[in-house]
Amino acid sequence: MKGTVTVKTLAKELNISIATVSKALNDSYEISLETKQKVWDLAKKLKYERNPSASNLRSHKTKTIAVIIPEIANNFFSLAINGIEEIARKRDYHVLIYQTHENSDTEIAFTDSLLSGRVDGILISVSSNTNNNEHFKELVKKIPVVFFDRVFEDIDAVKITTDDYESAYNATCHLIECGCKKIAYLFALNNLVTGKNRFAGYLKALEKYNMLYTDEMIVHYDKDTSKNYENIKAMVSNQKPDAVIASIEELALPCYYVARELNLNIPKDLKIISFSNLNTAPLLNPSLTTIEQPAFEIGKEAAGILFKILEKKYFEPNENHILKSRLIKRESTSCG
Amino acid sequence: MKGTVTVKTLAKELNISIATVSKALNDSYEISLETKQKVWDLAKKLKYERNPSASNLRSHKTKTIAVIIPEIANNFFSLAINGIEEIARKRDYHVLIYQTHENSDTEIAFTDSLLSGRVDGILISVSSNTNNNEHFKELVKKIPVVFFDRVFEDIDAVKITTDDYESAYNATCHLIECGCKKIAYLFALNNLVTGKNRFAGYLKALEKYNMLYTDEMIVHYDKDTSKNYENIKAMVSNQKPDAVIASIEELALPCYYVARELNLNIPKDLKIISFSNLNTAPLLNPSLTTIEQPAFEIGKEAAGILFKILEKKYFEPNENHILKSRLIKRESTSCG
DNA sequence: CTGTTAGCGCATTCAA
DNA sequence: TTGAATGCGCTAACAG
Repeated sequence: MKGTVTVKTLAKELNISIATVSKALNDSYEISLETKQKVWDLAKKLKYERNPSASNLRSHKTKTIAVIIPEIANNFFSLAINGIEEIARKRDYHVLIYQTHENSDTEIAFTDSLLSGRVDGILISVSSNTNNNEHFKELVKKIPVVFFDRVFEDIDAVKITTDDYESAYNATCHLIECGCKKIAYLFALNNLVTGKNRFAGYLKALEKYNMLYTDEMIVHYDKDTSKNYENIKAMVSNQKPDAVIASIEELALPCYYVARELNLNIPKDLKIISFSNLNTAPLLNPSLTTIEQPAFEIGKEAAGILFKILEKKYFEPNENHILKSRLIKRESTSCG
Repeated sequence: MKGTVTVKTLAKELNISIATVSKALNDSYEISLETKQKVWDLAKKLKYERNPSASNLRSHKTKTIAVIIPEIANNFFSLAINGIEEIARKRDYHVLIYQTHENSDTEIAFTDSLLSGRVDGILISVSSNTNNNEHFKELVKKIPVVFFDRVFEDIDAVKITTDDYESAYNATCHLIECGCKKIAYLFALNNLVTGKNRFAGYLKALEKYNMLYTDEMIVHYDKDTSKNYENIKAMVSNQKPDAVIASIEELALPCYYVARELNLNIPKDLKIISFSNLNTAPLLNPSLTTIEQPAFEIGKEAAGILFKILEKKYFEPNENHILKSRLIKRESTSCG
């Protein structure tokens, strides 16, 4: 690696010691401004770049965080990463990305590999197939972690989530107030707080209005996409709901197709409201009302708090930050 | 950092030398299977994780690549990252993400910072505002780089692109064969090969059919979103085209709104074809035909080639790999 | 096959 | 305010 400019190069050139150069580069109070300036100037001139590995090895600070998410090619997560990256950049931090594809073994492999000091902290949105949180309980003891969106209830770490309960409740109320008599529910993420809360909000609204409710009105998410279609079709055919709430977008789509195939007019015969995070909302079929999470803001919030923790400026380990989502009513769904 | 298990820990425990442990962990041929097994077993038992900084410092291999893209929250790029991450994972590589937000200064800052040995290689899709490629010419001399999607013509590096020329040509021919007489063009990415090729394909098709063409039928992309809307509106009002080709999706949307505002029926009065990469295609207004790039495959291809280069198994430095995109005709646009 | 030795580049004592 | 010395954890020569 000859030709590489290191602290040694700078020191030799300026006839000062390596230690002085190192301190000057780190803007230490021990060094005179004059010396610092000389070092900075030369560093710039020679395009010196601090070797991160050496620096990390010595200081145990990597200036890197990891983001573990189920999927990147998903509008919610890509927006969240956008927010995370933006905050990280401001602090000159680097961002590593890992996608689990909803596989909890992969998730465990990632977190294990991150224990070796590759990163200073981790942001995680857990895989929906992870039903064992023991692993995370160990993890949070060893390295700063902030959970976002997909979180576990009983883990001793900061969590950033959305108002799932309230938004599901509001959406359901909205439908009822529009005159809907039978509102079905497409259930997903059932082992995550998110999924549970959404369902609870839906139930609460039905309860408030004394609405009909049977288990037959619920369709549970299946990993096998074609089964979702079949299950929804069966439910809609048999139960004939006049509205549906989809707890994730992947269930809204087959529902939409089912309605088409059964010649149901949307939204006249069947209103669909879906939790969603498309940035293509304006292009969506206007009959689909969506509940949009503030993905970008969640990313920023999560990263912001992680950095506070890293800087030892955060003192409420267990706090749960809940951001508000928005009910986007598209023209032909507004019932007014 | 007491309690951290290092090669030293393992060596002491097994009463062998540090070097032997290190070699065993790296599965060196110099070490007997018996010794290796002992080391591996203990490593597993003690949950030893190699310190990446120390390893990098010594070996100059980071097992990390960087991806520099304009924007993450964009379906094309998020799909591409998906492909990249998938390939990287297979090789136990880590992936750093940087988004330039189309700012070429940011882009330069990123590439500079990556010269310090933080990564083994870089995948770049350049910012559309970068009109100076000198910087990249220097970069590719210092570190393996593969360009994808947004590339420069005259850089000595592998490039992965799509068949922009052909797909624009085909799309335009399709419109002409449908009976369109006046096809406008919404021009973007004009200082990138991608943008140039798309436009060239469009022109070629017009030429082939001896179609009308004037500069007034072209609208150029403006960073100011509201101006795009105004410009498209002016063009459509004055020129009254019966079809429009949008070279990027961000121009298809305002065009769609303009058509609406001018009470033009889509696709009867105005057909719109857009280069696009939404995974929500099925939900799109069915009047919008799209030309979809194989984003995921591009990511995989780019990463695959970068790894070949890193493994010294790639010998065609300048090669340009062109993947095929698909013209997706939605029901109400098919002119048959 | 195994061990000894010597750094990779940097940050941190401590002494001057 | 500066510098000499030490070692972070690991790998690579080289010798045994």
